[in-house]
Amino acid sequence: MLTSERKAFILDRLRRDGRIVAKTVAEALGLSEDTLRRDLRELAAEGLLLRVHGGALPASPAIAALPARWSVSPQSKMAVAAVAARMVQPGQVIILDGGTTSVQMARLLPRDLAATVVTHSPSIAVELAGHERITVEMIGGRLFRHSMVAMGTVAVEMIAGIRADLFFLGVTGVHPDYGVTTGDAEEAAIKRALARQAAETVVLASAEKLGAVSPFRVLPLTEIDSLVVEADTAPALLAPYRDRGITIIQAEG
Amino acid sequence: MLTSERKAFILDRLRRDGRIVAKTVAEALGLSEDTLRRDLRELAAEGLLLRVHGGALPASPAIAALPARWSVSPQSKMAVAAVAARMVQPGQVIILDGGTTSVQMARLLPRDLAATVVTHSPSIAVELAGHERITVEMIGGRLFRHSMVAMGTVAVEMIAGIRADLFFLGVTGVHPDYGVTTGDAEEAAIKRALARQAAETVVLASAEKLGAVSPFRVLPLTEIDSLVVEADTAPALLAPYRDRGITIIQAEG
DNA sequence: CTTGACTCTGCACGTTTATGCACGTTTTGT
DNA sequence: ACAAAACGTGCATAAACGTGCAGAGTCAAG
Repeated sequence: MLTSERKAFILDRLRRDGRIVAKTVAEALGLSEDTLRRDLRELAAEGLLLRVHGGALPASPAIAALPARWSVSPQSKMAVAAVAARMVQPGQVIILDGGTTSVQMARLLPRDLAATVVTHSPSIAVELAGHERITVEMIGGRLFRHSMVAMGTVAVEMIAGIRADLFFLGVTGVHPDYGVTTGDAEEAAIKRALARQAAETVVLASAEKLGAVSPFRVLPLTEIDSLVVEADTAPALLAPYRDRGITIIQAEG
Repeated sequence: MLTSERKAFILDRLRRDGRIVAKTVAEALGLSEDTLRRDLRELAAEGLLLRVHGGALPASPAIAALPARWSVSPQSKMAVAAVAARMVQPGQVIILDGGTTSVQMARLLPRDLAATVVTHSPSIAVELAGHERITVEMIGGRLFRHSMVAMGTVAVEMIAGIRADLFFLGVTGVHPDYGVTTGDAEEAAIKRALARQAAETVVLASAEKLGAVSPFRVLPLTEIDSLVVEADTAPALLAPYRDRGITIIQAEG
């Protein structure tokens, strides 16, 4: 049995039973408890479950719903998300876009932050359930499965009635000439609509996105105010954005 | 039972009963009172409950962590959810209410079912991410933390534009005279609004809800079409509903 | 085919955590 | 004031844990 198969099995079992007992599952799979514990530790590190003494419990379902893409570069996204989370001031109204980085960011918002979060991503809404002092405004509409966000006319209408201080935008490409881009036209339009309603737009740019271009443009760079990047991003990669007057916010090493 | 599960159980019980008697719970869980007292002490240290002589009381009126309720006993509500999930026909438009039973039901919908699900619960939306052939319509609005559903005027407006075949309603009380009830007035209103838009209303009634009454009425029994209950529900408990012409759907043992 | 780098797994070890019992103290109710 | 219940603490035991290490397997370069 492959390691990844095993991990899938663990997650599946966790969903079915609502819990994992390390010893039991190790027996069921004919493996040593050591290996299983290792798996649990790794899955927990990816945020896919909650490690507890004796086994594991479900993490928030929000994260589990976006499993595949997590493998990309968790630590990079985590660092970017952490910095972005610290940018939010008490009392502000912020818009959170969909995507794994944003979900992570929601999770990393200070526990006692009093603010309003507008989002079209149910994953983020679920993630914020634990933040007692955050008011969550959910934008409705038809759910776009790929990125788990509400879209369509209904969503756009609802967005039009909002004014926010900050918009944290997640994209798949950030390029000096082509601006920020994403893989779906409708999604690009929604992101654009969200950006229009915020005083400031902040792009969450984990490592692999810099210099990348996707089919549909969300915004030109002129519409971007800040760019959050990792600590070890090459200065040369950042220069073009800085030259265009975009504030670069870098996670410290 | 895992330690953290046990703590979740304690908090759940505390929320349900409004208090914890150390001795009683220790017996119920088959543990020494020492262990239980230790748990109570620790939970109190975390500020999750108020330790008093003989047991514990809620720390603040509204410590309601929905995720905690999950780990407690997924099995009990599972049966009701499973039966309800099988009621959905291909091509139908259904409305799913919030609550743990509904989330479980969403999860148990057939993998290959092609249907449309309307919901005001982000948890359910997230849960349905894996169901490729289900179209999810998310209802927006301000998130009501306790039960993780969108509420408010925006939600009501959006609901008004929907027509569905079935509405699966989750409540906290089902009573022959008082009808179906829940703990929050606004929530009751939203549920009522949802019921108005569906041709048929189905109540998900796990065991402990039958005969219970909560402060706010959602609907009188005359507005209810079906009632889904567990396999081992006493026939005497069901008779009043059957007499009123409500279809009883019982999970098989 | 061989070698070396790498990954995965299980084992051994010392450490941490959870639990129940014993005992003395505090609180409660009468 | 007194007895009973509830409590906290210290302690012993067992389970769960993390780490370092070694053997087996995989893969690519030589």
